[in-house]
Amino acid sequence: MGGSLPYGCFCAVPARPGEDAPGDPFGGSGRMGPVSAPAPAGPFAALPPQVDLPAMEKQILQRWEADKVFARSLEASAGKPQWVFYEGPPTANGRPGTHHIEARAFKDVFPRFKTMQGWHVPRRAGWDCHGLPVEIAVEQELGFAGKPDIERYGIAEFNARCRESVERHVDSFAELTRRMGYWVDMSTAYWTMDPAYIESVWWSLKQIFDKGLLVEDHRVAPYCPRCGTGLSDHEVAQGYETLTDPSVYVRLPVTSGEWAGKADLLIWTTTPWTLPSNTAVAVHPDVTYVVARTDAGTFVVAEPLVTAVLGEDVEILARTSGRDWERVHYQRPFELVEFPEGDAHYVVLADYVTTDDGTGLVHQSPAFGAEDLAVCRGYGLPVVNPIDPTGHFLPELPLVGGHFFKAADAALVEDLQSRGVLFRELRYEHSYPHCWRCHTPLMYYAQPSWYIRTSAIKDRLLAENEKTHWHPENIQWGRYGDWLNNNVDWALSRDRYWGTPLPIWRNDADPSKLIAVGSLAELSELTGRDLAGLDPHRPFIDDVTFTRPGEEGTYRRVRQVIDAWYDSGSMPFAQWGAPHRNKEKFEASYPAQFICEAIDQTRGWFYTLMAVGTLVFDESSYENVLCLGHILAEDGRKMSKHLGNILEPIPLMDRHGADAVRWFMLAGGSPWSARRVGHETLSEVVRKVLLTYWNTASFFTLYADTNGWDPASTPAPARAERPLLDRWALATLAAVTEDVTTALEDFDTQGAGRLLAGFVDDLSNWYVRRSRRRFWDGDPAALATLHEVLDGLTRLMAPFTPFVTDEVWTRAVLPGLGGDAPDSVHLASWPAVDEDARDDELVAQVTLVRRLVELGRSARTSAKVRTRQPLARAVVAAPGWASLPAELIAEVADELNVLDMAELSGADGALVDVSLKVDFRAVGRRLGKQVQAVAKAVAAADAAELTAAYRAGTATVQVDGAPVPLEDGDLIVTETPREGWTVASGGGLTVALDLALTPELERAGLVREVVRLIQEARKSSGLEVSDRIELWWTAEDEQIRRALTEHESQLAAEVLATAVHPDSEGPDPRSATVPEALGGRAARVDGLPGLRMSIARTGGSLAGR
RNA sequence: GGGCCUGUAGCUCAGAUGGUUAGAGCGCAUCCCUGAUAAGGAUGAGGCCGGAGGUUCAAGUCCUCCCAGGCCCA
Repeated sequence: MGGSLPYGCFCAVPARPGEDAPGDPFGGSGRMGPVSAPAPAGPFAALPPQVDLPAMEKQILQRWEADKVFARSLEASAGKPQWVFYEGPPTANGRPGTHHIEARAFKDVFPRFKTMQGWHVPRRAGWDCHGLPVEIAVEQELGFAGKPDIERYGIAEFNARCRESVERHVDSFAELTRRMGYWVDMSTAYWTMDPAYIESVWWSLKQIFDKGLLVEDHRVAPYCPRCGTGLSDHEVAQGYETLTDPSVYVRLPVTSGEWAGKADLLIWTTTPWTLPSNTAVAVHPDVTYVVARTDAGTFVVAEPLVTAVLGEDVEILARTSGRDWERVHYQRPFELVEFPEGDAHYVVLADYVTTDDGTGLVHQSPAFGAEDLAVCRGYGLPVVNPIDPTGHFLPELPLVGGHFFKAADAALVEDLQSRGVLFRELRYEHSYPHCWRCHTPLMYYAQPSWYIRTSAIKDRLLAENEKTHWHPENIQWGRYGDWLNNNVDWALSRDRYWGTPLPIWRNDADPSKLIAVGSLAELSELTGRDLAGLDPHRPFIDDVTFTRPGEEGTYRRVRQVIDAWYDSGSMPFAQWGAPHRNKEKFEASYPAQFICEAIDQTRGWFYTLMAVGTLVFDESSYENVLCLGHILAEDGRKMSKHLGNILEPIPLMDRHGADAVRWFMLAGGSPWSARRVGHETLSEVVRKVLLTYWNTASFFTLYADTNGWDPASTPAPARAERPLLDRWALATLAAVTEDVTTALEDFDTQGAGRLLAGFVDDLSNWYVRRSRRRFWDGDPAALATLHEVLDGLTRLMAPFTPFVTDEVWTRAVLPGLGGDAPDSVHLASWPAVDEDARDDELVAQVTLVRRLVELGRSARTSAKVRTRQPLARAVVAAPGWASLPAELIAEVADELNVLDMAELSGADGALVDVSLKVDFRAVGRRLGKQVQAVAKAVAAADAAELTAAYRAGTATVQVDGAPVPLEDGDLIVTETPREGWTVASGGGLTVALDLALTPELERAGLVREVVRLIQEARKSSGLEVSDRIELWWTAEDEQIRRALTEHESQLAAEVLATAVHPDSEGPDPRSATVPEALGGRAARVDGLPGLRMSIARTGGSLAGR
């Protein structure tokens, strides 16, 4: 090669096709050099590098609908094994929020994944229609204050409004569902208000009734006075709010026995409104109580609480067990309420009394406490209730008549105070149950209710839970297991209107005679009328009565409707109308393989689904359950109107794209924990993942198009014959395919997302960047490799980001596949792991290469030598270097722009410092606690000597006077050159660069600088990548002149110059002299001192571009 | 009061089976690279990995207790 200089990658690149015989581009005549012929048209059209993702998504939505892609994906899998998914119906009340996208993204991604894997995954939407939330919304619309308003308005009309409200809200859910690309069949959606659905629910209730598990009972239960209905425990569970109540200590003078007139019982309560109905005071039989004298009086309190309640300054007058106080009478706190004839207001014994707080004496008001009721019943005490079902004190009461129960506290406390029976009042902050819908504080209130005896099947529920796969696992025996273990009977009935009517008819002559009805057909039989067309809702069903031959009395329906949670828990069979209809379909799809909701459903749908399934079929209805954390606003708080931090879902998707929002939900942070969603986070997803992926596809199509590449006519070399980088990309794809599949099988979208994002980054920023020149050249191996990788990657990403992947599929993948390939990625199969492509060694080697490149760049930075300046050589110390293929070593040299690479350990020992460190993992595993002594000995040893011995395999260190041999892998050797080099090392690797510059190297660097300037000018003046140019230059600096002259052919090749005109000013782009023939495009290029250049497009040389 | 979750850089979060220089992104500063990219890379500032004990040759990682926040329940 004579005196010519090597240039690293710069000149190592072969000339482009058509330019390997450049003729005489230096003639100064300006005549055009040869150019390549226009490429034949291939099947690919270039995708634009810029893309408006939300706009693209809308087009794709239209295409999916026009081409019926979802329906075809179901048809295509018909007859294959079923993977059953149950849609938990959203309550069709209120508009959907951004958090609804979360669960719906998960409900979409796994069915898509399983479908691609070859399962048949029917997906049927559902809407939860009944319940208090709907009633409340309608009440608000109508300006109602409570049940009397509804009764006046008419139940039929009211329920019609409820139905209309549900239909209205379903539309907005449907819109969200469509926009986010959640594939679920809404045309066959189940509605819990449909008569067929209700009949199924009835059927199941009849099964439960027949088993004796559906019973009426009078119990104290949480009750919302505003809504006028009892709440089930899982409803109460949703409504705790913190509030501050008065907490009062009240003195009740003893009126019988030894201490009559001499001491006061001291009680403590946070519900002063229950004091007017005080009926008794409970003490624990086995706790010691004392009579204690203080300045304020003489009191009876539990001994462990004396100091806490009365202070240090007390005199104990007596000490006795709680048992001894039984039936001692006292003066009740208020005389407001009439008590029936008979004994009351004395001390009773109860085991549930504790000495954790209060006084150890517990005020009893049986109408308002479940335990109070049980205890007082035991003594035959009356149940006195001065509060009406709307939560107000009866109007005729003095002092508090007509007051709302909680609002009466102040007046009652004041009255106690004025009479001197208030011992102490404190503000007490605690969480208190509120109505989860209207936020009214609940009362515990004695009322008749229908219950399902779930506590009777608790063991069965625990056993079913044992079989269930929970994600995350800790829910199973944590939050959910606790709930099951503390199971109480399901308070099923509601004294409301818009709900599934409880299908029980009672004989009005003998209330013990009950009939449960399982269908309209049964009801028709009982009444002798055809009721098949009856709307089973109230009030129509209430009018249906019947008599039975030989029985007195008429059967009338009990008035209650049921908890809407029971409706949704019945969906496995009720969605089919089973067993009255579609019995086989139901049986074929029970239980479900997969359900998913947010964590608030633990005691909601997750429970009711399992409970109904176990009650009716003795088997839970789901196998795998995903339990998601909540989505929070950017400020880390719940989104709420009140805080003004709401992100509306549709505008959010219209701004960033549904794919971005989906990706965030699936892979941004752990799905199990609460996550903050915001614009910043989403635009990062767009930039880092979606656009990088898109641009890789766009890059591919650009060169597939430019080169007219057609895999059918341009066979690529066999994979094993392709360049290492191609094989690396394919090997990485194979590994990623396997790992992503494993992650999704385990419902781990976060892990899968991390793998995919990492691969997208590797592909774009290593494979494509390193391979660009081969794409410019239309190398079939490179094009085929990238096409194959995009194919696999697009399939892997399709369940996550269904929009952009389908666009890439149809435009960058499909044109290169055979004729029978599906026209949507969502009809394609899940990729199999290409075992032949697997090459873990190569993957590890490329990882090493990239580490070395990083270190080399770091070394350049610290020496302030820019990358465009070629350097003579780099030396490397790295385990595994020796076995690195020359092709990969060339990669490092190219990236670092060095002409030569050598191994440091081969260098002269005098130039190198060595340091040694023990690999603790290796040595620790073998030698255990000796490892520290070995490390010390290694540090103390002469590093050079020990290294030599270590490399020879004979290294030994002395520990406690005994020799310990070191094995291969025990030490990490770090070598560092001493002088005249710039060095970077880390993780046992070292890269050193020779900084000595020769004039030749400097000139090579200058040329590269010039190339960059021209490329920038090409880009900024709007030239296409394949446009050819002419170049004019003048330079004052001798080095630059010489550099440009010396390297003219390389320069011309790099910038696609068909002609170079030294010492010539060229056309002035600002003047009118730029010939039309040059396409009107010309640009000045300024940069290096004293160098002036102009470029202009070579006229008429290329068709089209 | 009980159960569960969380606590790692200014912010958002990674950190299998314990292994000795704790990482990434965003933001900031200074550079570099760029024929696809809204990208990419390097360097710097920024960490008693919530705290205290313990187990271990070795703890961000395992155990116990405590603190703070969140959720769920009494």
